[in-house]
Amino acid sequence: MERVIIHVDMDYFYAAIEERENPSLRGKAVVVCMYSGRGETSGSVSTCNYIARKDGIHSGMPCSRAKAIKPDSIFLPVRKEFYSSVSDSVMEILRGYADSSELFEQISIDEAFIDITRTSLNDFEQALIIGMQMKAEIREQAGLTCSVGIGPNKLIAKMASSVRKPDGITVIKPDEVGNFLKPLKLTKLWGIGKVTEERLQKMGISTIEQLAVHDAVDLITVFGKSKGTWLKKAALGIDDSPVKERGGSDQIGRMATLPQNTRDTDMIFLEMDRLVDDVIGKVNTRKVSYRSVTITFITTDFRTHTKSRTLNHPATDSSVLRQIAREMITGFLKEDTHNLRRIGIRAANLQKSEGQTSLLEFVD
DNA sequence: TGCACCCTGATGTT
DNA sequence: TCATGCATCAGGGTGCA
Repeated sequence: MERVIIHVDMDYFYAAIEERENPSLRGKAVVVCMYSGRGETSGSVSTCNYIARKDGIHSGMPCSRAKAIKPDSIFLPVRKEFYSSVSDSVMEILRGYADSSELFEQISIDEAFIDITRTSLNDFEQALIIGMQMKAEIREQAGLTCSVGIGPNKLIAKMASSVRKPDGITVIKPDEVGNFLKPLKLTKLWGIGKVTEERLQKMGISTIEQLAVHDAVDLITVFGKSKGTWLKKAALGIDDSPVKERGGSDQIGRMATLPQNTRDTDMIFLEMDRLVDDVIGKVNTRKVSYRSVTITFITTDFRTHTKSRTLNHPATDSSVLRQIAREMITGFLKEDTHNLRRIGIRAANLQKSEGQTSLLEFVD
């Protein structure tokens, strides 16, 4: 049976929350920044409202550049925890529309898929009405707007929600999928970024339409079986992946920019200890244990290096994480002569923890 | 030889 | 010119039955 999937994307989420909290910001360019702590403007734009976007400011852009483009913008630091709490209440509203609790999938702080095949009676006109109800409820309860896409699968629903932004709604019925995809640029296909686009262009493919008719074997030869197959199917609008509740990610990580480029272990350890505490906080909140640890190093030449280690047994405490992190930092500094710019730590292979485990059990 | 697991860098997105 | 923070994936390596 054909499915009916809704994708909801909150409009310029962080900046919209700031506007909601402080209505005097309305009508002004609002830019929410992740500051690195180096100097006043070092950092990148997390998100910004549409007034700022009109002038070319976008997420990922250096804050200093955003400031140069539009100096009278309101620059605010991210308040991630607060936005998360707002996200929880919005997701609760959306979850209520799913056919069942398993048919709801939150994919990020401000996006979710909802399978409404049954509630909509498999009818896209009915789905449109449900989508409008969702938007109205979010506006009333949370004071925020969102953009909605409706399609026969997650891929199409996700892409449909980008058609009319902000505060829009777009329905792509199964028989409209081909015409919907045809004129779009490759990077509009969810999952294709700059790198994949360039590789496809080298093969003479520059539109989704060309990708859809390209020989699948050729794509597999270049991209490998998994990605090659995916590219072909995605270009045809085919996506069988189910909407399903995510049991939390399989890893918990934190990264930070060091106050200055350095090889000084005292400074690096100090920053790493903060990251370790953050990660362990999340590990404990989720009541999970970790079995592998990865440390990320970004050197001054902007290259990324990782070192990882898998434990014999799952762990839950910070001392294990801290000790491993220090060992790996020391090891990396012996291998690489560059200064470090940023560091990160990630606990992975998460599993439901069964009580605390002491450090002694991990001494190999 | 086949499989499972591990390590690492690439990728996408924000 | 300046360049955050995060999760996920795939390829290659390694050890074992």
